[in-house]
Amino acid sequence: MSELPTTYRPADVEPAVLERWLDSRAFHAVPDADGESYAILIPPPNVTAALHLGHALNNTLQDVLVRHHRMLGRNALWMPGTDHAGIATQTVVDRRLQQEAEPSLTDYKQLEEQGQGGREQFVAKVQAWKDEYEAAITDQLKRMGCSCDYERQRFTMDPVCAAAVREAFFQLFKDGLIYRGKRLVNWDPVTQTALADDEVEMREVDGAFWYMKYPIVERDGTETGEHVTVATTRPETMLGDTAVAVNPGDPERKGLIGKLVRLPIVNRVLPIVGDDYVTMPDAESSDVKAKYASGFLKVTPAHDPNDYEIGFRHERTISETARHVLINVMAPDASISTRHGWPEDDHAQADDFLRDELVGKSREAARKLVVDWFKRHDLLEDTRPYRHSVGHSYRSHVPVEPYLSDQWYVAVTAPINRLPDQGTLERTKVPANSLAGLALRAMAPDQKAGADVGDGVTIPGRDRAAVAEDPDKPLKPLGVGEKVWEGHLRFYPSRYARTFQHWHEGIRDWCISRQLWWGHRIPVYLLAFSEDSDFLERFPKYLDAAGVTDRVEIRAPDTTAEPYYVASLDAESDAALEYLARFAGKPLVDTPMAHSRSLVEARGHDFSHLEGLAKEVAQPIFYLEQDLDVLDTWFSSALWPLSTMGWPRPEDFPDAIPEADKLLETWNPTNVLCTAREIITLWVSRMVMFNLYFSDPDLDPRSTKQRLPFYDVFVHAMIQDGHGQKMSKSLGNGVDPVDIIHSHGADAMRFTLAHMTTHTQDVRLPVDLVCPHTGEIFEPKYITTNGYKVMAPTQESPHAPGSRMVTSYGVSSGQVQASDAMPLARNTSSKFDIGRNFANKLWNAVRFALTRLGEAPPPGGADVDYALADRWILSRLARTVRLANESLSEYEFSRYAQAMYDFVWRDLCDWYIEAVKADLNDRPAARAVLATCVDASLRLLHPAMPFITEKLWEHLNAIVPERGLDQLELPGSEVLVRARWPHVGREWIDEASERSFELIQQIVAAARQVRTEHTVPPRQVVDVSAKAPPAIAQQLLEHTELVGVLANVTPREVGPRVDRPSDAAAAVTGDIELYLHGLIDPELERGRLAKRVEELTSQVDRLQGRLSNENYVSKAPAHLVEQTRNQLAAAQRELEAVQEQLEALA
RNA sequence: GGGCGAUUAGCUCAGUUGGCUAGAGCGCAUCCUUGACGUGGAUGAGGUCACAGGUUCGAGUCCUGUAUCGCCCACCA
Repeated sequence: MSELPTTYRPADVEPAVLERWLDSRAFHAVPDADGESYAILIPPPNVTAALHLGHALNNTLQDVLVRHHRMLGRNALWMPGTDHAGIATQTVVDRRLQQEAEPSLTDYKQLEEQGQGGREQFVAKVQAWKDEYEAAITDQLKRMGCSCDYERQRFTMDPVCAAAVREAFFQLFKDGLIYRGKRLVNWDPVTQTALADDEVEMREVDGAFWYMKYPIVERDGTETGEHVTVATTRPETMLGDTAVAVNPGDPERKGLIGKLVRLPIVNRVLPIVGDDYVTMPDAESSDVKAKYASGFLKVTPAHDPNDYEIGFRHERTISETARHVLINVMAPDASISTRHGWPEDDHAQADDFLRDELVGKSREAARKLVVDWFKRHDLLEDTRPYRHSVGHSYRSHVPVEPYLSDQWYVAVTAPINRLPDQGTLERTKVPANSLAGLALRAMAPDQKAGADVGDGVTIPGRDRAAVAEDPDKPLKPLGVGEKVWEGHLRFYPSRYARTFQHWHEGIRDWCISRQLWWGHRIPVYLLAFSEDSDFLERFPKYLDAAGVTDRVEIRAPDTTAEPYYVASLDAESDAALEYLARFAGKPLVDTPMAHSRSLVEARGHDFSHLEGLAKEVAQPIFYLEQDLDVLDTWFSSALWPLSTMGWPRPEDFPDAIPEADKLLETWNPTNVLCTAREIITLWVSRMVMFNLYFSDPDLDPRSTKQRLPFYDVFVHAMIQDGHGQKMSKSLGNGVDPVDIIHSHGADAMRFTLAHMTTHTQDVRLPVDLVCPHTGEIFEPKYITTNGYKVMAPTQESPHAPGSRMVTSYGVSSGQVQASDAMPLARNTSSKFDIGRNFANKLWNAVRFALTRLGEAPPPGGADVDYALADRWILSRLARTVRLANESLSEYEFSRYAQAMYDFVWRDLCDWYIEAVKADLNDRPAARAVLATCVDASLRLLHPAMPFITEKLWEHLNAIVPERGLDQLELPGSEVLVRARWPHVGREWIDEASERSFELIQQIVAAARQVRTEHTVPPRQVVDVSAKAPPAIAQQLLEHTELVGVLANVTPREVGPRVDRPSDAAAAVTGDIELYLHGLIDPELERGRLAKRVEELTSQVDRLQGRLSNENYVSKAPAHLVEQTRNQLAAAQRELEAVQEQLEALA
C-alpha cells in the first residue's frame, strides 16, 4: 500500500469523499424506500453568522445518529435548513451597514415614511446577507461531513415555509386562539423599536430613591392635611400614576386602603389599593427593597410591567376615581406628551406646569423638573442614593422604556373549542384541551412530576439488553391504536423534562408580533373607519364581491373606532385583500401606501373586475392595510417539523420539494430532536403544541392522527470557551469548525466532540491561535470587555516579533479587518489532538493490515482454526458492538466514542496486532480475523469518523473484497455510508478466552515492568521461567509463544515446582512468580518487592477489617462476601510469595 | 428571587440503580529512530473525589447544609 501516506492527511481525503457521497446521492431519502422510517430535523441555524463549534457539536451528534440508523437499514432522513432569525438578523445587518457607513435602518425608515419603499429595500439587504450566510452554513455542514438531504434544504421564510405559516395562522385565528391585546414592550426611544428581552442589557446605574408626598383627600376633593409618601426611582412617571398601593398585610398602612389621594401636578384622584406585591418597609432588612421601601407604591400601569399587573387586578376600583387605568404620558421618543394615550378629559385638569414646562421634555429633563417641583412645594420628603440595574438597549445604549402597544397573541391556555372539555390538569390551572395542556399530556408519565405512572398508558421505554443485542429492530415506541400524543415525549437527560413541565404549568400567552421588517408579515388586514357607521355592515359584502370568501373577521367588541381584522387563507383571497388595501384603502394614520399596481399583478392575479368595486369601497373614509408587524421568529420555527415536510399541501411545490408525496406520513413524527437546553421552552414547547394541534385537522380525541413532532428530545452540553464563558456569536468568542478542520481534520473534530458529550451541562474548550506567519500554535492575549474575557483584536506572533495578525473576535466586533500584513489567525485547540491521534492510529492500523492481507488474502471458508488471540479479539469485538448499540440508543455519545477508542487502539492495535504480527503469513485464521476486525471497526466508527473510514473502506474493498467469518456476516457494500451495521451476536462472547488472554496480559505487563526497571534494551530477548499452580501453568504452557512475542522473552520452565534461578529477577503477580534470568540486581529487587509488600499488606488489612465486621458478613450480599474472601486469600498468597522472595534476597 | 448543573491527578474530563485497591487523554519523568503509526511504543510519578454533618456493614456515588463557578427563567418601586 505504498500510496497510503504514513500519516493521515485529512485535507487530501475529505473533499473527494464528500464529492463521492454527494454524487451518489447517498444522503437523499425518499418516502417509498425500504426500511422503517427514521428522521431528524436540523435545529435550523440562524442566518446571522456562520456556524461555530456549538453547532458543530449539535450537528455531529445528529450525524452520528443518522448515519448509525442509515446503516441499520432504516429509511433515514436528515432534514437541513436555516432560520431567518428575525430580530437577530435584522440587527446584525443594520449594524454592518452602520459600520460600513452605508444607509442603515434609520435611513430606510425615512424612505419608507416618504413612501419610497424603504421597507422593501432594507429587506432586500437582509435577503442578500441571508443568501451569503446560508451558503456559508451549508458549506460548513458539508465540510463537517453532515449527511443531510441537501436536496430538501429549507429556509424558514421560503415559499414552502411561508405557506405553512399562513395556514397555521389562519387556523388558529379561525379557532379564536389568536387575539390582539395591549402589552408593555421594551421600547428603545432612540431607534423607536421594540426590543426582545434578550436584546436588553442590564447595567448597574447610580440612581436615587425619591420619596414623594401625595396628599390624602376626601371624596369631595378636600385635602385632609395628611399625605402618603411613595418611594420611586422614576419620579417622572408619576404623571401616569393611577393608584397607590399598600400591602394588605401591613398593619400600619392597611387602614388607608380605600382612601384617596390627589396626584400633584396632574390633580388626578387616585385610590389607595391593597396588593401584596408591595414590599413592607424594614430598615434593618437585608432585602434592599424593604430597606428603601416606604410602604406606599405608586402604580403606573402604562410605564411599568408590575404596575400593569397591579393596575388590572384593581381595574374596577381605579376606574371609579382615576377613570383610566392606563395613562401613557410619553411619545415614542420618550418625551413627555399628552397625545399618545393620555385622555383629554384627564390632562385638561392638570396644572399649567404640565403644559408649560413638562410637555415636550425628555424623560431625563422631566425627572429633574418633577423633583424640583415637589421640592418647591415641600412635597419631597427625602432623596437617597441608590445603585440598581436598569435595562438598556443594546443598540442605542439608552435605558429602555416600558411602553404600551398593541400586540398579537396566541392563547396557549385557552380551551380549544374543537376539543371536548376535559377539565384542567392536575397541579395546574391549565385546561387539558388547551395548547399547553396538549404539551403537558404529551410527556412520558415517568418523567412527569405528579403524574400517575401506573394509570392506563403503557410506557414503551427501552430494553437496553434487547437494543444491544439487536439494534436493527428497535422497540417501536407506539402501540397500534394508541393515542400517540398521550405520554411519549421523552427527554434525555431526564432532568430537562422538569424544565419543560414547569414552563407549561406557568405559561403565559405567547406574544407573536414583532415590530420588525425581516420576517413573515402578519397575514391580517386591519380595517378602521369612522363617520360612515353603515360601512361596517357593508364591508363584508365588498369582501364577498371581491372573492375573499375563505376568511375570518374579528371586530373589536367595545368601540367602533377600534379596528376590525380580516385574515384570509387562500392565495386568491389574500391577493384580493391586498388589492383592496393598496388601491382602495386610504390611510387614516400616517402610514405609507405608495405601492405599485404591477407588484400585485406580477404575481399573476387579474383584478380588472375589482376596479369598480375599489372605487365604491374607497368612498367612505376608511383605512385598510396589512398589519405592519412581522411574526415572532419562533412562530415559523414552531412549524419546522411540518413545513419542512411540505405541510399543508406539498403538491403545491413540485419544484421545491422532490418526491413530495407521503413526506409527512413517512417522516412526521421525527424520531429525535437534538438541541441545546436554552431553547427547550422557546422552541421545543412550541413545536410540540403546534404539531399536535395541526397534525389532525379535526382534533378528534379518539383519532390517532395527532402526532408529536418527535418522540425523543436529546439535550446536549453547551460549549464554553477556556474561561467558562458560553461560546456565542454576540460575544465573538465562537470558533469556526472549519478552523478545526484545518488544524485537525473533520473526523478528529467530530470524534472529539462526540467523546466530550457526556450528560453534563457544559464543556469547556480552551482555544489557541495558529500564527498565519509561522504556522505555530500559541496561547493568545486576552482583554476584558463588559466583564467578558475575549481575545485581543490583534495579536503578535510569539516567535516572529513584529508579525501581527487579527483575531476572529476583532473582525466580528468590527474593530479590525484582515489584510495581507495582518491576516486573520485561525483558531485551534489541543482538545482535538485526541481525535487527530486516533484517526492517525486507525489509518496506520488499517494500512498495516492492508499490506499484510494484500500479500496473502484471508480464506473464505468455514474451517477456521482460531488461536487464543483470535477468539479473544472477536469476543472483544462482540462486546464493543453491544456497547456501541447500547450507548447510541441512549444518546451516550461519549461511551460510544470511548468504546471505539478502546477497541481499536488498546485491543486491536496494542494487543491483537502485536500478538499475530509474526504469524499472519502462516495462519489464515489470523488473516481472516484481522480482516473482520478491520471491516467491523470501519463500520462501527463510520458514524463518528465518516471521511477516514470511507476512504479506508475503498482500499479495503480493493485489496480484500471478501471479508467475514463463518456465521459472522459482513455484507459487502461499495460505499461505507450505505453499508450495514455489523451484527456480532452474543455467541461470539467467549469468557474463557477472555480470562486466558487477560492472564497473558498480566504476565506480559509484569515481565515488561521488570525489564524496564532493569533497563533491558527492548530488543534483548530474556529467558524467563515461571512458577504457578498446575491449572495456570497448564494455560501458560499452551501460550508460551504468545507471551514470548509480546514480552520479548524466551519462555523456559513453567510449572508448580520451578525454582528461582540464582541470577534471576523475580516478579510476583497473582499466583504466578515470574523469573527473568540474568537480571539480578538485589537493590532494585528489594525496592520493588518491599513496595509490593506494603501494598499487599494494606490490602490484606482492609479486607480482613471488612470481614471481621459482623454487620458486613451478615448484611452484605453473599456473593460480595464470597468475593471479599477470595480476594483476601489471593492477596495473602501473593504476600507470602513476595515475602519469601524478599527473604531469599537477604 | 426560582430552577438546573459543576466542583475528582498540573490541565480537560469519565466514573448510570452505593461494593473502588478511584480511571482516561493531554502534560510530566525515564527508556526506545524494533519495517503500521514518534500524531508512535514501554514503564512510572501524580488524587484525604470543594467543605461540614448525616444515612449505611460500606459513600466519589444517597440525604442536609456551606462555599465557589456557570447556565436558564423571573424580576429589581
